[in-house]
Amino acid sequence: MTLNGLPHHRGGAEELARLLARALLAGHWQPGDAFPRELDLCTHFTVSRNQVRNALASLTATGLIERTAGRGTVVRAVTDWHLLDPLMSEWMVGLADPDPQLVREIFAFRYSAEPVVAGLAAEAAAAADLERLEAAFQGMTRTASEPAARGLHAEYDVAFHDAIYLASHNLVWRQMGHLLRPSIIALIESSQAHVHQEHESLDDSLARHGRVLEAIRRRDSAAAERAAREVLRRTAIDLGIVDAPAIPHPDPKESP
Amino acid sequence: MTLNGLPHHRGGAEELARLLARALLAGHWQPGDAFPRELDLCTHFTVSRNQVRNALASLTATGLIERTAGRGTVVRAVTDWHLLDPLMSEWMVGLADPDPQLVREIFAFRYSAEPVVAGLAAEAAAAADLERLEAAFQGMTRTASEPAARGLHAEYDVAFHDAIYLASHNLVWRQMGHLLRPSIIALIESSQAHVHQEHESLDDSLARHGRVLEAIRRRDSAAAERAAREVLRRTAIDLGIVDAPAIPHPDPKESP
DNA sequence: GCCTATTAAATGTCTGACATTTTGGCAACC
DNA sequence: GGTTGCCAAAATGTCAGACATTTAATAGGC
Repeated sequence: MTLNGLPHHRGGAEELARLLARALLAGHWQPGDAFPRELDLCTHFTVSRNQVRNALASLTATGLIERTAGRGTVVRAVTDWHLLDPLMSEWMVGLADPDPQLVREIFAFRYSAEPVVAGLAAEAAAAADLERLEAAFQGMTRTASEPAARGLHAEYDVAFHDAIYLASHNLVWRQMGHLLRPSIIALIESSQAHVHQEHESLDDSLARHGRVLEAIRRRDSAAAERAAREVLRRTAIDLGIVDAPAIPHPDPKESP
Repeated sequence: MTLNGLPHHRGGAEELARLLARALLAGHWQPGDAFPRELDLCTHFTVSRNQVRNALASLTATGLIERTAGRGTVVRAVTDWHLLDPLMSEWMVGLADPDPQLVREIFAFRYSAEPVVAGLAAEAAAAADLERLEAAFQGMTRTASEPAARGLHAEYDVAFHDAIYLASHNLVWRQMGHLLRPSIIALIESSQAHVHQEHESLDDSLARHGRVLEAIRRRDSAAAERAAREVLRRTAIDLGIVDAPAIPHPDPKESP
């Protein structure tokens, strides 16, 4: 691919990096393809070589491209991407059409991880964590009835999941919560768009969130784990990806 | 802290970054402290400002420091570190005396995550994955009897855990496996040092690894989960951190 | 006493030249 | 003819110096 399709920008290496990264994430180049040379980028975007080099350094750090002196810049395969790099999640927010396979992979990860985190939260949650969870849940409840407050509802939803990761009181899981934030937002918005949000689906989702909160408050680790799994299963249903191969079947223990 | 204690280096911004990062990881500065200025670093290490800026850019990307024009560079708190950044794990290998609290946090994470991954592996493992696991396990078995092959034994041990993450067939968990590699190595070596590796402990550890492999081969997800938890519990015992508050009690379902 | 202009000090940016690495071609040699 | 060696082109990497911008402290005027 050439640079012809890419929009211009206001300035700053960060924004240039974001621009190029999103083009790469959208699959505009194939793995192994040659990436434009520094000077071409300079002329196309009318920025200094400095800015270009800084931007490309970010792309290199996240494993999106590989640069070697004399040979040039080539784009790397998905398996080489550093999906857990904060820059990467930043670049993913509001991505128009992310690779559906990638979305499934990330959701499958969440599906396996978040129940465990909810279990940890049930064991480690302090008063402040419970307050945060409660506030988010009450916000979701308040905004559930009014269709006008859909955006606000989504925010409370994200806050709820974030609060679960925070309540685990583990440094690594907290990081993970941060990183998953964009994916969670995207999934919520996407599920809001797919299903037409009849009361049925929304009430069900709300109830499932409530059972997670309840279990954590009771400090019932196993119940929190099950309840969190149920929340994600609801999301999977709304997205219509519940049968995707990347997602393990819901609960093997219930049907041996 | 000043720069007086830091050793010199052969050259290259990467190595400079590694040097400074390890000093930061070892806690030579307190959060909020001022970090040396660019020009001071230039004179002390006799490198160009370019190299220094590149090195500091890496430290900024991993959340170790924060830089603002005019104000200077300050070191950030542990909670701001990007523990899941590949650079970070690279810098952690062979760290002399890592913060014990940090070690506990990472181990607690592994303790909650790895059983789930083993469960996924039981569901998703292909022939090649089983071969990898088998090869690693047989290597561990072969090298278990000879005390001279301790280093080799550790390598096979790491390969075994790596193979579990690979067998999950999930992009994110695979990344995680890569990132945890240094921590796993450190833990294995540390546990080898702590306990004097009587036959008893080693045989027990080997047997527990074997049960994981067995369960994955049987495609028994629940059993793999339990077995992986047992492996980690053995490690925790050998390290003497089994009673640390950051580690959840082994299996809440067994004592409700 | 408060507000403002100045200054100093730090990081950020630009530019041009040069260094290094890789690749490919061309020519000489066996 | 095939191999080797060398040179040139093209790409990224590095350097040095000047300059811009931001921030905080400080001195001065009212």
